[in-house]
Amino acid sequence: MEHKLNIYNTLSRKKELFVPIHEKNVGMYVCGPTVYGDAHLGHARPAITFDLLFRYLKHLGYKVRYVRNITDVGHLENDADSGEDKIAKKARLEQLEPMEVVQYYLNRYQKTMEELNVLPPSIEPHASGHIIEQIEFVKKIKDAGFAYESKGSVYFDVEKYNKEHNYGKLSGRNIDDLLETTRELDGQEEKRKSFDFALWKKASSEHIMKWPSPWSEGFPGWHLECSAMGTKYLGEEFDIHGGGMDLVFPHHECEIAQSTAALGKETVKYWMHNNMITINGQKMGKSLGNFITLDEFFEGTHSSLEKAYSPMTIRFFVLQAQYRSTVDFSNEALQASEKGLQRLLEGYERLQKLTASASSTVDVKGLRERCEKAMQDDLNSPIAISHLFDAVTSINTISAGSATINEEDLLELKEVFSLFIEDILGLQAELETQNSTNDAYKSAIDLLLQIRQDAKTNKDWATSDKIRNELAALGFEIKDGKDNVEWNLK
RNA sequence: GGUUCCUUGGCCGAGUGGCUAGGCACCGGUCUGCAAAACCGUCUACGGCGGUUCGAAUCCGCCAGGAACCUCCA
Repeated sequence: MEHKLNIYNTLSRKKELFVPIHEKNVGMYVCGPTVYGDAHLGHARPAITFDLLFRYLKHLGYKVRYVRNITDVGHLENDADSGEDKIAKKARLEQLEPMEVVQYYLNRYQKTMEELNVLPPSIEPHASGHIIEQIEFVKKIKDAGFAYESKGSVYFDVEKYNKEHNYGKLSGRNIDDLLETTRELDGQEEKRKSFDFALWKKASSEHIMKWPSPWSEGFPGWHLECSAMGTKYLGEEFDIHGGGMDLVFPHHECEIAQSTAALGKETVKYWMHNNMITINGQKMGKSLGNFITLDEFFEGTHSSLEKAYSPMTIRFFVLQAQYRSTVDFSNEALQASEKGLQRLLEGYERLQKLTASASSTVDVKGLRERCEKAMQDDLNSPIAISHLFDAVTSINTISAGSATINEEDLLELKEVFSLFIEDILGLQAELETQNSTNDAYKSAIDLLLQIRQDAKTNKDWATSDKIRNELAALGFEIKDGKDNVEWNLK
């Protein structure tokens, strides 16, 4: 596979050339959502970032198995009185079966992802469907001597692990600091050290979601699902593990410890983390209560929103920043993205209508290469987009008649645009329903515009302006070109 | 308190030693019957103070401000 894709590896803290373990296949695991609420803007970041990677790897010719889990069990809540998990708590509040809550929010999540044009992963495994695998994983860690049982629960022995391996290698922490900074948690007294983490928790009698195990009737620990499902579907060694930066510690650090303890080797080659989306400079998050759900963006129904923003605007907004930078939400920034996206997509549309000339006065050569280079530099989508904008200017110039393009260049430009805008960046014009009603409606508008054109020819400005203004009032945008008219419904 | 990171023009956002992206907004011009759209142009920044260097937004130090993680979190 001939390419120079470099990705930033959190493990080494530098960009590394991507060399897959197997020549033609890539295994990629990304931490998915905990389905106990609607997805917010923050959830769009990893989904879009790793969708971009998924698409780009496929473009490079790899066969990619992309696993994104659904967390539907096992995440303890710190403020819950008895270590109740989030799904169970939500279920009790809404008088629903836990699985009903999961299904409800999962359906909504998947619909939202589809709207954002995020490709479905190859496998979306549920934590609750892999309890057996998780129990087996605990057994392996225990057999290797890195876990101990205490009152029906099983904990990971961090101190022992750290003697043979490096606990903290991903997050840059050291075990002594952790001793001083780890907070009080439920069941602390059962653990040997405060930084030990649960692999299996014994459930209290009122706990709803629990399963039998050799140690107790209980539920798997915080970090186990990803280790168990990742290795089940991608093997004991796989290429890429992604997620939000807020998962580096403890989640991913613990995953590394678990997998290394159980399997005796490094499981993941490249760790990738997207940065946070902020609102007023602070992380948008569930616990802070400062989140805006994606549906609220699409509908414009949140009080912080001046208007609705389409899924493609959100996608473009996310892609206009490199994934390792924070992105601050603001209406101003979103509106800038909205207009920028419009410019890009209109350029793409105009490109389809261009006619070739004998020679080119625009420079098309190198565009593909520049875009590829940007993507290969740790998925620098903002740079790739900036190159496409440069090309849009050329397209508009040709469209206005003050530049020309030859057959060969036109073909190349069309190919590059289709490849980057649609296949790689996953941007697409808002879906137009293709049916006879739609065709008839379009013809009717064209007819009106033809009448307006005739009026203009006769210098009947009253009639031509009336048509333009009335259409504008209905939400149509009319753009006069040199010898054609474009229109769209806003 | 510990660890890590950030600070770019009106706004967003790239850029890791010289060639100073891109988008949005603003202003001026071209085009247009007038607009809109499009095109051209203007404005041209790197938190502060030192240092390294022929040369720093880019490297080093200090200071200021902010963030993430240390608890579930994308």
